[in-house]
Amino acid sequence: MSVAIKDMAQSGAGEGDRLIKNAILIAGPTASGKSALALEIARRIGGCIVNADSMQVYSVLNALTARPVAADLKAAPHHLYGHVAPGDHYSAGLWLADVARLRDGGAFDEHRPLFAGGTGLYFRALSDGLSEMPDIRPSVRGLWRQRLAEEGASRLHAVLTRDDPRAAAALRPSDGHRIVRALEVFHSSGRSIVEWQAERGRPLIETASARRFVIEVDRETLIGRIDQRFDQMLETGALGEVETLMSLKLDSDLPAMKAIGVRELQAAIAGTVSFKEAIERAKIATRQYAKRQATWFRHQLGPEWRRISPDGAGLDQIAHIMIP
RNA sequence: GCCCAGGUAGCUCAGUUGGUAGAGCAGCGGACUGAAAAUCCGCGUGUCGGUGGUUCGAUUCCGCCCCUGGGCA
Repeated sequence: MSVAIKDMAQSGAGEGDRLIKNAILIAGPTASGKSALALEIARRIGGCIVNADSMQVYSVLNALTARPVAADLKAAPHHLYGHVAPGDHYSAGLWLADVARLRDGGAFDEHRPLFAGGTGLYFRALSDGLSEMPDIRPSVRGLWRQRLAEEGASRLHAVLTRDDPRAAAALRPSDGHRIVRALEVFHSSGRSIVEWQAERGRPLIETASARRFVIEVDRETLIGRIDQRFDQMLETGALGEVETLMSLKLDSDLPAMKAIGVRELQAAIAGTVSFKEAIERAKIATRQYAKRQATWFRHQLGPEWRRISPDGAGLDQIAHIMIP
């Protein structure tokens, strides 16, 4: 996490920065087939694919995050896949900075960008920008996270009520993550996160020329696909990836360690639960995640996002409907 | 065939000294500005296995039947 990257994250699309034109955004819940669709369209229009998924950025997690395979990578240029070490702390801000860097490097001049992924916040950051935020020193961040672990969310909420009542009023006393975020912003800048957020960020894409799609798959179908895909992950080496992570002895608080399946398979490897049980738990966790995604897309994405329901149509047909 | 223990929410189970029942998990709905595969909030009617009986009243007590474990033959 270098200073230069941080600065770019803060400035978002800065003064002379160009907006990304003709971007295609494809959001969808996990296992909805968005990657395959993006690849089909990229092939057709000579585009490149940019990852918009918070977990597919981490190396090691190839099978476990269903990252594009070698043949896919050969079919079209792919960006921001597996470029972060699992011991690093990635974030929406860093992702936005990475996208800006791709743009500045000319990655989108030859190839029209297709952003594909399941992380709603990343799509929002791309479309609306993120508010400028202060740099948080690791020591400050570490302090509040530690206090959260030791004292619990409601105690920290009381601290926030004292330090930054406006932020506290907007947060539930149980929402530890957001409370810590508000505290670290306040203690790094002396200014309320509410004030920082009031200044809206600038988008990175040109919204007028962008095309945005959300894939909606009916629940039954999606559950079937999730189960099938997790079995596939196991067949393609998910277990070995978890063993690799374990050998790195990383902090279990790191984002990469929170990828669905890591905790579950770890428990099975350790012998705490059976593999059968672990696999079932991971599938359930994936379904629950897909549900959260669907809720997010349903309510957070506006009418500029076109809803696409595959309904048994072939990739080819859907791609044609989307980009004639 | 006999004896014992069970049969209560999708699952695992608690409970009602007789006044028609509640937890965990699952599921469903929701929130969401740098950890977002994160974090957080809300939602509990189910012939209490069936059928007769006792009772003002039975899921609870009694009889019979069915089912599932375990034991003895």
